[in-house]
This record gives sequence, C-alpha cells and structure tokens, in this order.
Amino acid sequence: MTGAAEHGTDTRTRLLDAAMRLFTERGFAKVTVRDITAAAGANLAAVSYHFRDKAGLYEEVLALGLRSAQEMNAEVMLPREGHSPEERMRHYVRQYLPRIIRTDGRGGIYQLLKHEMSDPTPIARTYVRQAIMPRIEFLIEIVREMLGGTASDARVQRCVMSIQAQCLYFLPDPFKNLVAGDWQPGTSDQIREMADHIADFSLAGIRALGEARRGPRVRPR
Amino acid sequence: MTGAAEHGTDTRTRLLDAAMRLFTERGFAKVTVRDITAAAGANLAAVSYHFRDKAGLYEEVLALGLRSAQEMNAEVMLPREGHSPEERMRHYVRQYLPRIIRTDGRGGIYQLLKHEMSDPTPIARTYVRQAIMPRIEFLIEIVREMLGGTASDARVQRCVMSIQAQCLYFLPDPFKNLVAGDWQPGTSDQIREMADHIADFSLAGIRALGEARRGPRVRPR
DNA sequence: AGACGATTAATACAGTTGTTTGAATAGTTT
DNA sequence: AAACTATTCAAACAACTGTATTAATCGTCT
Repeated sequence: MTGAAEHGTDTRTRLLDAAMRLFTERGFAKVTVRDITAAAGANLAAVSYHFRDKAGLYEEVLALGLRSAQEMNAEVMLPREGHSPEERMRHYVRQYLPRIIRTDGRGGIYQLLKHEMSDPTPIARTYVRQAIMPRIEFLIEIVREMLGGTASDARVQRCVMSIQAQCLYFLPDPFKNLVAGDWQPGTSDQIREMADHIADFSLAGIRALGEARRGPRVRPR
Repeated sequence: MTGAAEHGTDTRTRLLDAAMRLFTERGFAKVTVRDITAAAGANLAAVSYHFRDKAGLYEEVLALGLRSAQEMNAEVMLPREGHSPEERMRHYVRQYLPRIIRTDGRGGIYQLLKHEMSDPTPIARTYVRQAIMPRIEFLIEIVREMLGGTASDARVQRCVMSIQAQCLYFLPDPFKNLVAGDWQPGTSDQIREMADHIADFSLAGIRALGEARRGPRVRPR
C-alpha cells in the first residue's frame, strides 16, 4: 500500500491517461507536472523517470492523439468509389461532427492541437500534415467533382473552407457556450440534425457556385 | 532623461499600448509583467502603481477592446431599413471579414478574447453580451426574414451558425496557416473575394433551406 | 537468505513569476 | 527656496515551476 495506484494499471499508463486528459483540457503550458502526477497518483519524479521530462510526456500524448485521429480519418473518409460526391460529403459530415463535438478524454488530436493555436510547438507541423491534410484533400476531391472540372482551384478551396469552417465551429469551447450555449447540439439526435444542416446548407452553396460559372455576385451593390 | 519614455506619451499610455499588443498576441497568461514594462520602456513596478496589478491592466485593455468592438458593430450593422436582407447580409460579411482578419495592434476584441477560449476569465461573459450578442441578433433578424416567418427558431439558428462559422474561421491563427497557409486571403482584394464567396455560398444555402419547408434531406441514405 | 536492477519516494535546487518596499527623482505649489 | 505630491526606480520577497539528487522500496533471480 504505497498510497499511489488506485487502478491496477502501472504508473506509466496512469501518467499517460492523466496527461492526455489534462493537456487536452488546458494545454501544455497550463498543466504542471505536479498536476499530472497528483491526478495519476504518482510521485513528482515519475515524469522525469518515465518520459525524460514534461515535453517528452507531451510528445507521447500527441503521438497517441495522432493515432486516434488517423483511425478517425479512415472511418470518416470511407465511401469513395461507387458513391456520389453528395453522398460522400454527407457521410463525411455525419461521421466527423460527432467526433469533433464529443469531449470525452481521448477526444482526438483536435482538442489537443487547439491549445497550440495560441502558441504552436514545432511538433504541430508534423501532425497537421499527417492527420488533417488528408481530410482536406478528400474534401477537395469531392467539391471539385461537384463543381465540375472547369472550376478554378481558388473556388474549390473556398468551398472546402466553408465546409471545414462549419464543422470546426463545434470544437468544444467554453467560450462559445457563452455566446449561444443553448444552440450547441448535445444529444446525438441534435448532432445528427446539425450535421445534416451543414450538409444541406453546403450542398446548396456548392451547387449554386457550380451553376453560376462566372460568379453569381448577386446585386453587386 | 530618465531612460524611459522614448515617445512623448506618458507611462500609463505606453503600458496600455504595449499590453494591448502583447495580450492580443499571446493572451493573458503567456505575457509577463516584465515583458510589458520592457516593451513600454517602463519600470517593473509601473504596472502595480498605475493599474493595481496585472489583472487590473488586463481589465483596462479589455475595456478598450470592447469599445473598439462596439464601434465596429455599428459600422457592420449599418444598413437596416430600406435594404433587402440579401444586401444587408453581403454588407455585413464584407465589413466584418476584413476586421476579423487584420492583425494590426488594436485589432479588436476578438483576438483578445480568442485566448480566453482556452481558459475563460469571468470577465469574458460581460464582453460577449455587449459586443458579440448584438451581432448575432442582427444576423438572426436577417436570416429569419429570408427564410420566411414559418421557419423554426432552430433552423434560423443553424443558418446563423453557418454564416458566423465561415467568418470566424478567419480569425488570425498561426496554426491554420500550417493547414492551408496559401489559402488565406491576404490582400484586400482577396479578402473582398472571400467575403463575397461567403455571402454567395450562404445565400444559396439559406435559400435552399427556405424553399424546402420540411428539410431537403437529400437522399437520406 | 542475499544480491541486483527497476521503480518509487522525499527533498532540494535554480529559474521565473507577480507583487511589495522604501528610497530617489521630477513637477508643482506656497 | 521649501514643502509637498506624484511618479519612477532598484532591489527584494514569496510563491510556483521543471528538474535533479539521493535514499528507500519492490520484485526477481541465484
């Protein structure tokens, strides 16, 4: 009875779990080694021993997050051949949105990286390429197909941005809850409803921009 | 010649300027009092003397940001009566987007508050109500008018979210530059182009959701 | 049992942070 | 000029942080 392990797991794993949760909640800088070791029921020196230093632990946590993000990507980008771009897009949003919204511990790399937005670590660059860019490419492919081959790259990119922006808006954010807390979809039904809204809204937008070849520019003022 | 004032302004003003810039760049926690006083060419104790403490200085900076945000709101929500909702929406985005994007010092409250998203201060709540909510209400009004009186509150809210999300996506963000640095509109022409895209895209989306009274739900799988 | 390597524990250390203190200086009034 | 107030300054303080150190403990093998 050392007063430490409340679970059966070993210290190293408990540290990783606690660090994943805390880093996701508050970001690297705002979590102290003492916070982590206390939450894990471990000694202060355990971080140095098992992970060299705080940064080493953070890297391992990011690696875990990257893996879970890549698994997510696989599911989100599933239907490729044999489905219309509209179907692929709807499937994408329906799968992606719930994973963006959910706040449970291993919540994926996005919530981890969100804190890096304020002060990005060099590590971030790698993870952007490996976990985020593939999804962007996937969306580009879909949108280009819907707009038709004649659409300019810039137009395709803007449409991808519109989709991406609507999804990323739902990254858990204590701040946004102040603005419109009651709007946030909570139940899985509400999330599904929101996903379908984003799909419908965006499909209409893309369709309109695809038809008007030389920019609609309604009433140019 | 005390070695301090390089400008003609007094210490208090220099501290406010430096603090505004630094807090906007890095957020409250990541800026030290020594950073601020050094940037302002003032003594370390000047913050305590003029603003009670670091938090007091932060409050005054937020107050300045709130005022500039409210001035912005006035311009952004200008055309009300006598203009179609489409026109008001386009004007809104065209005015709002450049102010979101620009990164110059007194860049408004959004970039200040962005850092609070990670760890919100109680102060934030006030500023959300006074600077952000009015704009949301403005958008609600516009969207409701376009959707028609029969549209449910939830549907109106979702459309407002879609517009808001596309605009907020362009908050300066060192992280997003990694994802799609070259997409970011830089020149005022590019910004205008992006604003018109958001307006066109969203108008099409709203129009589609307005026509299909009982949800389009294309190919419900 | 004894020895050895791996792990955990308590404590100390150096650096940084926000804040305070008390003296020095500048500016104004009498 | 003297007195007084407002401001600036250098130095110090206490709290907190990441890390290193050294001893204690555990499990396993001979």
